[in-house]
Amino acid sequence: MASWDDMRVFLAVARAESLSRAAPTLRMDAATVGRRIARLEAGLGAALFVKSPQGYALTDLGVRMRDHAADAEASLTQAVEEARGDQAGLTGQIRIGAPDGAANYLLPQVCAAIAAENPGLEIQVLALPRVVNLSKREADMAITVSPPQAGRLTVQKVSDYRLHLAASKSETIENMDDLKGHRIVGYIPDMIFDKELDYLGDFGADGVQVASNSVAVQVMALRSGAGVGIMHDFALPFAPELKRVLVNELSLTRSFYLVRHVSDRSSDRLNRFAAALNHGLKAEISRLERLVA
Amino acid sequence: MASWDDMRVFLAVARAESLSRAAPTLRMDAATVGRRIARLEAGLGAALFVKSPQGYALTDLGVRMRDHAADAEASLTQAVEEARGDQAGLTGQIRIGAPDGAANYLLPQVCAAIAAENPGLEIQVLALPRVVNLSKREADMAITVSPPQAGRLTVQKVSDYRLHLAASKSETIENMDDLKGHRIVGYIPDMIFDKELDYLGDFGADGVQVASNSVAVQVMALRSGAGVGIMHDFALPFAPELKRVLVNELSLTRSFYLVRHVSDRSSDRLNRFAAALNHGLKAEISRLERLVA
DNA sequence: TTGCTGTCCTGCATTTTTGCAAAATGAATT
DNA sequence: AATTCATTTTGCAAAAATGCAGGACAGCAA
Repeated sequence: MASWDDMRVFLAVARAESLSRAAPTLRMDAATVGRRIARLEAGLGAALFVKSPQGYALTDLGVRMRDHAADAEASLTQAVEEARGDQAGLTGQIRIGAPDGAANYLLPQVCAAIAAENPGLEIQVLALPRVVNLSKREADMAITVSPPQAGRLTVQKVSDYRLHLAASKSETIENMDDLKGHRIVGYIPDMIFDKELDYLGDFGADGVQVASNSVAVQVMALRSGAGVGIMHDFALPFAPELKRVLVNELSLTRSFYLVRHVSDRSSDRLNRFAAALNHGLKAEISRLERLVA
Repeated sequence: MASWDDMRVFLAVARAESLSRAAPTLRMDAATVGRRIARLEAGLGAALFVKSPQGYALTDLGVRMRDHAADAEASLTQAVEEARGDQAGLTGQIRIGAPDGAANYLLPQVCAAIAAENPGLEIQVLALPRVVNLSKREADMAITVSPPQAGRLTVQKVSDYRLHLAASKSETIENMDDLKGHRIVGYIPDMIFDKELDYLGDFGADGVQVASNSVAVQVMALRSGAGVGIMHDFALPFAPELKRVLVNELSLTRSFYLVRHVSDRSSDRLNRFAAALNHGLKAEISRLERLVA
């Protein structure tokens, strides 16, 4: 094996299925990436990708090689973590994917606290309107609203959280009938990526008048009096113009899960971060929900 | 992990315990190797080696990292073997360590036959007057005269072989007493690296008059009439001036073993080569021993 | 001590690799 | 059928890595 680095770029291209998308993760130019793949294939005497202006698609052989390359990556990561483990405190870069409710109203505070305790640590919060693809290493770990179905992933429950109807304080809604006179704010129906998020469907709301794929946008809509919508309790302290309504009539409970790669289970560094994140999230949800109660 | 290649040179240096000795195996200049280790350590912020004019010795951390790097190497090797497996026939480079008796009189023919059937294959025979260190990857596999004691190695018995006293045809030795008048040719006593090679000790020879650490040199000595010595039956067909003597009075049997890394057990390529080598050696020993009988 | 041998380290010319910008490609859409 | 779009590929100048040769240093032997 002449160049291990060529395998590193191979793995990135195999995951991105494109030179141009792999390039930024490698911090290289796409041209360089292409040349190195060409060199690797020449050395192997076999084709790893079928190339087209639509991207690089793995061949049969390429798929098999990708798995071995991923194994190598895991070993190498463990190697550098041996070194990291020697210094006190967490260092390096950790990227965490999350649905935007958590990304907006929970993670900033929690991550700030963790970062403050670990000066060498760089935390990246990836707010995504869809489920994060950990297998492709889009992130080191992810917060989800339902435990993942498949894949080589470990999952642990973080905490329950509660949702209620909320509206601007200037509105008066005291019974279910009052709802008729208000517009509904919620998710864009066909962009609900997890059935746990289909709050309104649960009690058969007719339609959504103001919709967004982003919880943060929904909050802003509510604050400006756009109507009434289902809102996370933990988000309310950030929106003083809002109040919960019909708390007794309608109350939902959901859960956050922390999802990780199985192959990361032996990473002391990620274990420590996950523990801190788990603890921090629990505490922050609890703190915020007490504020609105 | 910025550069996988730096880990490759790290692994080489860790094995060689010296920049200058690692350099040729990496096909790089020692200066480059040193610079890359320096870069790796700087990136990690930790020392992997204690440096001295006696070489590079691993630190505690370095040892742990070496094991992970070796794991990565195994995965990467498997990756390229996926590709190799796709072409028919064996390709690439295989290095096999052997004691010099086998290296001189068995392996050349056997390897030539295997190489003839696999045009892309490059076989290197490493004749060593000591036991090969497979853990340090001095060779991909090794022929030994006794099964290895420790280490993560797999061993399979190849074949028995026989040894008898031999001397130039011009000498007359017909009973044990005739031996007294002849010089003994054998191993240099303190350079016997395996007790199985201490043929003469078995029947209490006084001393060795003409000695070498190399079986080939011993054969040349016998051919030029230097005396009498224990010789592999399979070597005799290459020395027409020699004849076996006292065949009934003295006869030894030893065995060859084929030793490999356990982590190579899943390498189809090495498995195929090992099978061919095993079969070839068995056949060649049998053929040669029939010639002298 | 003095020389000798093996190592690692440093300065400079050369080679290799890289990034950028432009051109080519091929599928999907107007 | 022409165009648009996001790709990959190619040409060339700049940057980085490399090899070589000379130097420094520690251990060892005469």
